[in-house]
Amino acid sequence: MRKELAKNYAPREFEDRIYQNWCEKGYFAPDKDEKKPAFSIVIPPPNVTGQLHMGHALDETLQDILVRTKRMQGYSTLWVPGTDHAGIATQIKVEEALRVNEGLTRYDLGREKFLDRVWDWKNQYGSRIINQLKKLGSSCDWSRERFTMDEGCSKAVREVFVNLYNKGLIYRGYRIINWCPRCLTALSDAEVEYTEQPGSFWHIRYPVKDSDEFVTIATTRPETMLGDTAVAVHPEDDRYAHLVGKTLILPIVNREIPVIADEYVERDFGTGCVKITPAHDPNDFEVGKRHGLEIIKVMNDDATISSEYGGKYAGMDRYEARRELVRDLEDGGYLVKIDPCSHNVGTCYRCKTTVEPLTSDQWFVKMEPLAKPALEVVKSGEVKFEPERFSKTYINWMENCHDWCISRQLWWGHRIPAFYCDKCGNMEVSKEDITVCSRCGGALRQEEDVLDTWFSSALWPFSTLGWPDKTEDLKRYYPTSVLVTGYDIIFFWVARMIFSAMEHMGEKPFSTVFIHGLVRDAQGRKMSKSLGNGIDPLKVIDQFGADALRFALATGNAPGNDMRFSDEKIESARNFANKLWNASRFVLMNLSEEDEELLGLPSEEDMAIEDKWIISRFNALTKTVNDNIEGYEIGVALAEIYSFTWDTFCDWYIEMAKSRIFDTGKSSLAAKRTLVYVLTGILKLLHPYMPFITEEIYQALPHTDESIMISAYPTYSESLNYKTEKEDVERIIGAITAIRARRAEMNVPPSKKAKLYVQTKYKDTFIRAEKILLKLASASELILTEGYDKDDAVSIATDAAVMYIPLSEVIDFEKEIARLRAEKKKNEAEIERIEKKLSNEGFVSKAPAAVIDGERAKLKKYLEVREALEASLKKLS
RNA sequence: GGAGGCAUAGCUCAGUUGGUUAGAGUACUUGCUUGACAUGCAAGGGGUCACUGGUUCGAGUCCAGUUGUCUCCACCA
Repeated sequence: MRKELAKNYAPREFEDRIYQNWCEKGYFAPDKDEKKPAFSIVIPPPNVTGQLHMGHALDETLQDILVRTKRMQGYSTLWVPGTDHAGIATQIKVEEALRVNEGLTRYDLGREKFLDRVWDWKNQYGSRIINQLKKLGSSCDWSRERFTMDEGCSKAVREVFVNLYNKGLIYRGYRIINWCPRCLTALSDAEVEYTEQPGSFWHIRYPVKDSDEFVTIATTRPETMLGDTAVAVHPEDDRYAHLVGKTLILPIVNREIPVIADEYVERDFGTGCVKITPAHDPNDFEVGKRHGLEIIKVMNDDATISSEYGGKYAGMDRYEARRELVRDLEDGGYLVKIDPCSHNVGTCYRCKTTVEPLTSDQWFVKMEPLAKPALEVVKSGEVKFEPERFSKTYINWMENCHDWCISRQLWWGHRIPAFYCDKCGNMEVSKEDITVCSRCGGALRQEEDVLDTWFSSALWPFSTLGWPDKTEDLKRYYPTSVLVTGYDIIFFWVARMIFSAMEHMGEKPFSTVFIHGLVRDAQGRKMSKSLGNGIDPLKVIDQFGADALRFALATGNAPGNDMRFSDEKIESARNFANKLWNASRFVLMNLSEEDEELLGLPSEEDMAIEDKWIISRFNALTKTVNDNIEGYEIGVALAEIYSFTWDTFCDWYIEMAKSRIFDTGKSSLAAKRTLVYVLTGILKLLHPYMPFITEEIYQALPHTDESIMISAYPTYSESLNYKTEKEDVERIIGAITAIRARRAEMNVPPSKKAKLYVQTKYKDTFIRAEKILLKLASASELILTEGYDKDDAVSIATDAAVMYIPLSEVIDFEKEIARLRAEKKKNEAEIERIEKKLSNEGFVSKAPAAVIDGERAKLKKYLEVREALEASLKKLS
């Protein structure tokens, strides 16, 4: 007796077991066969201390779908997994734990001991996210798992840093940067998020020296006036022209500052006079550079006012200083007015603290020379964005980005390989750790700062394959095939990978960037910790199974668009899994033959028309699915499999097959073989989307491959296209549907069987489908007739037949005539529409032949139906 | 200020290069213990495809504009 499936679909019972088996069998490792084409993906490395969220779940699901499909299509498929050290995020977490558990700061421990703690943390939690990825069914090659701070990645980072430095593309400089006073580090432009916040516009008078005059400036950050070194007006502003070159007395501070003229000033905005604080505003910094202004930095790293320039405000927090200063200005009569306003405030993307622009010594990557080839490779289409529109986002950013600030004042990360000699002031950059100054022999100390996390992420597509060593993996799998990621990290990551690859590999990192949107909650809100509206994918897996989760994420949305995740969606996905499970159970419980008898297609002569029909339909499905996957239309491909499985296979084919499988003999066996063939085909097509349930069922069915995941993906075959039988069965389906509709309309229960008189030119087809008609159209008997002359019957017209069902007790002649008339009216409207179309000169001469033929065929059908309707009406009235 | 998305059934969304009578899930109505599945089966109602104009034999689909909405980038202090 054949192995039976459990009565209920219970994914928890088999998902882990199956995954473990795949791992043990080594299916996730790429096929070593050199003749197979390569397909490779590197995972967007999740943060090492993170937890799996819906965004990951979507990202991994899409990658796994591509990888599993390609593997089954015969590619040597490599999916490289790994995690990111996530500098700030991880350091914040460990510092927080340290504070809560021991009341200590990182400075209490010191750099070395603190880093030991972070590594402990990494070792403890690094496996958590990996195990969560496994729960999803991700078919990564775990033997190649990487970490952005492992030995190889560190080697790559140093190689890149030194190369760029030697080319002059990395430099150290005193510039204005974004500073997070909470994380105590510099940030890149990309790491600053702007939020609209209510604020005030303070109008302040600056007196002109040796004069009664004054200028009024307007500012949203009055505390920065401590660092003002000029006031600027527009060069052509007549109102202030006479003041240019004069000297102002900075209120409270009593420092003398010049009035300068600069085009940067907008005459119509504010008062037309701008205070210039080169140390605390990026634009002012530029103005200061142009005019050789002094840079006066008035804030410390924690955003308190410095003792050097702070005067009485020294040591105050920036907001406290603002309040005090405003009060003092008011007391001194300098404050003109306060206008409420709304302005954009930059915040730290990790901790949401308002960032402070300030000048500081930092390391930068010079972007312009790097951006050029990175733009070219996208513009030429060598790197393709999918959907295409995201290449615009990319190009726009790449064309306008400033130099990249890469140094971070953190401890967790790749320490910058620069070494300073305090004796002679020499600085050396080296791939190896060095201790002795090459110029004076003095002792060297290494730069304290570490690199931006994204600096190492940018190398991920080649560092994970072994670069800078010339490895076999690099040769075989680089450039990678596709990068799958969300549109939210195009700037952070995708752009930087592309220019890094162009610079260091001289080649693109991947051919396609497949972009997806965000997973939102049922109300369309972004899932976030603070809102508490996040849905935990692991809980969903526990309740509904990984397959249902994957299905819900892969279906019902277009590439690049955000999607909503709801109970409704996951339940619908689970229901589909349940449907497949039960259909499979039904097939299995009717297979008593040996495997060999059930495998493969039935011979042509044994096949019934419905067998040929479902085989043709399945064959067509394989084409649709393969085409859609090729075009990254994953949702469409899955929807096609869904409706074929449910509507075509379960609701029609299985029901049709029931009339034969309970018998014995050749016809019955052909039905069973067809069931096994098509069901197996469905499982294979579906496997990349729902890997667990398809494997579980595959193993229970007669099968040839050790695992479904290494079986061949179904492809289209012209020889399996049975056009005639396909049309025949569709005529029968049309007839059955029409009969059911008529019976339902008249409230005849399915249990009430009735004779079925059929007048048709497809006699043979109806005879061959007799059993099906009896079963699915509640017919007690099929009678082929040349005409039905009694008037006790409901008549039903389709393009293939006119059918009569004697139902004298339920028939209401008035109603029946009205219905027939209504139907005839609709029919005639259609005929008129098509005739008009076909008589249109333009249409007939310009439309493609196939479209015209289609219209003609349609017209023919309608004309046949009209004839039938007219006959029925004539008889009744 | 710049760029982009979205606007289709009550709700959530598909609709691939323009080509049958615009689809799905869900909700709703009616009937059904039909040889696996009520997480199911059958039948059904429900849409001026935001608006205006254009291109075309033909437009939900392409173009221009309008309105509403969301997002990203820039940052006029």
